[in-house]
Amino acid sequence: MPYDPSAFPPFAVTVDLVVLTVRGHALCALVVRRGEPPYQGQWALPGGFVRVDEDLEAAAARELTEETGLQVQGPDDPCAGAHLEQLATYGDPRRDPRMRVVSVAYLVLAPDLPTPTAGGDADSVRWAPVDDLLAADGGSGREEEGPAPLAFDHGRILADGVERARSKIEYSSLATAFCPPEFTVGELRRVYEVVWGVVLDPRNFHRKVTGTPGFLVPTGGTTTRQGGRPAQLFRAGGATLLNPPMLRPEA
Amino acid sequence: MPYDPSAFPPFAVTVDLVVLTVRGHALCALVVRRGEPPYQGQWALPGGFVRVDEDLEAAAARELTEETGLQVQGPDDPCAGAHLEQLATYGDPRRDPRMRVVSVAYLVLAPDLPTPTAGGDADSVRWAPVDDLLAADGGSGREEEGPAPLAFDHGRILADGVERARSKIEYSSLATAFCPPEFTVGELRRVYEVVWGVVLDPRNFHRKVTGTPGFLVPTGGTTTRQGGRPAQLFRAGGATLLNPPMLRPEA
DNA sequence: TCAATAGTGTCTGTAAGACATTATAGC
DNA sequence: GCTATAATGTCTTACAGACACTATTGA
Repeated sequence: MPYDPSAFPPFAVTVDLVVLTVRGHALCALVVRRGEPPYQGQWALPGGFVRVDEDLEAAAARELTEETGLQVQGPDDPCAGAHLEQLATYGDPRRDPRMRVVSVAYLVLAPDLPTPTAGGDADSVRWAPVDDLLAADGGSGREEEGPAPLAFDHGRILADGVERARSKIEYSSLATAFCPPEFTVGELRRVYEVVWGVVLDPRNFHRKVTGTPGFLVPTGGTTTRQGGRPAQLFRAGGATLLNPPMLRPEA
Repeated sequence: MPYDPSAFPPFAVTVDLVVLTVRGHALCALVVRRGEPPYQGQWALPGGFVRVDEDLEAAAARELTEETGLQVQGPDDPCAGAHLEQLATYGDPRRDPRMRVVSVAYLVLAPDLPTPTAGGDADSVRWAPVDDLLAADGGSGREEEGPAPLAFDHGRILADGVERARSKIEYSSLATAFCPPEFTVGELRRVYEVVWGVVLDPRNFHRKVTGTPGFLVPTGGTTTRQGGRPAQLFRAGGATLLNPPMLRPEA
């Protein structure tokens, strides 16, 4: 059996990052402009090679910090930092024209942030609405003036990441990962509305999330940053699985 | 940037299979005995190297057929064959003592079958209850006469696969993948009971599954193979997502 | 006859969805 | 005053869970 290092084919292993955030009224993903062939000049997901003695998740966290300055959420402090989880692995032999590359994709959920700095190169990194990015991939037959699709198979990876996020906020408290450490019920509702692309009843939503044990913990403070009557501030509770779940309205 | 083939470290890429079935009153996984070091003589998940020009999923399907004779479910004929889906990827630098191996794990759900033949070697492959396999891993401090844990990090991979199966039959019709092409409501209920380790009310279960559109399609036939009154035979309907979902009773 | 499983019906509590009302800020 | 958002309450309907009952086989 082939355990001689020269007996098996050479693979390159990379990590790709689907970094999502809620900005304004759109779910946005972080994309970087490719500076070299192939797909030179096109947008792609951030990512890079896994190092020899590096765990896959450590590689993803390192690339995230290198390209965005974001820190990954530690086990001690669940308030600060971004959520990171493995998404899926993509290994089609022809996904990279140069060689055999197996890419482990990670999903990152982050609060809205100032524009990221890609190691000082501000022109080569941006937040883009996922609807725009996916329309370029899915739209059959190149409409006029449509945005260019993402490089490699990154359009599919992004679509998988968005679908994961959409379904996971149903039965887990992950939606709070899109919010700042302290947030209001209205801000959390806007996260659900933007990620799902629906409009939710504010009254039923409030009753539901405040009635789910362990989801939200009141901090005692209030804010008027949304205008109107001051709203209570909350932080994420310890619960990770929501019971009962938030149910996404069907189309 | 390092796209020179000699510039990145050499990785081996393998697939590992978590093959689950329901046998009698236990959820069982397929394990093979290792014939060589490391972990010689211990049980491990089936798997092997990905070939140079082979897609990851194709490698998983090939290993499945080679080690069990099982065919993967094709898109044309959803009745026969096993369900195959990607589970997760494991790449800790020290998970294999010989070299850096990144393993893409796949989850296979299969109906109960005659004992598999591992390329003719019947002594080196068997179905084992997952509770036994996981007790060996989780049980702290080596009890007397406890079964040996699985090789490598296969105990954790198996645990992840079992948890995926347990949660996925809640909101999808995947439980039918554990059943033969034609099955009764009672047989499907036993699948849920064994996978979840609970007892379900037969009357509520019957009302629920027959009332979920697209889940079950009556074939017109009946069977008395379970004893008692003849039961209607069904096959899996086209629905993949169950709405409303089956809810797992909480502990 | 009994024992087994299949299938249907009824009741109750919980919760989701629709919608009214009051509360508290800035203007 | 008006308008914005926050927060609580009421009503109806749907469904999960509990349990009673009938149906059809084999021993």
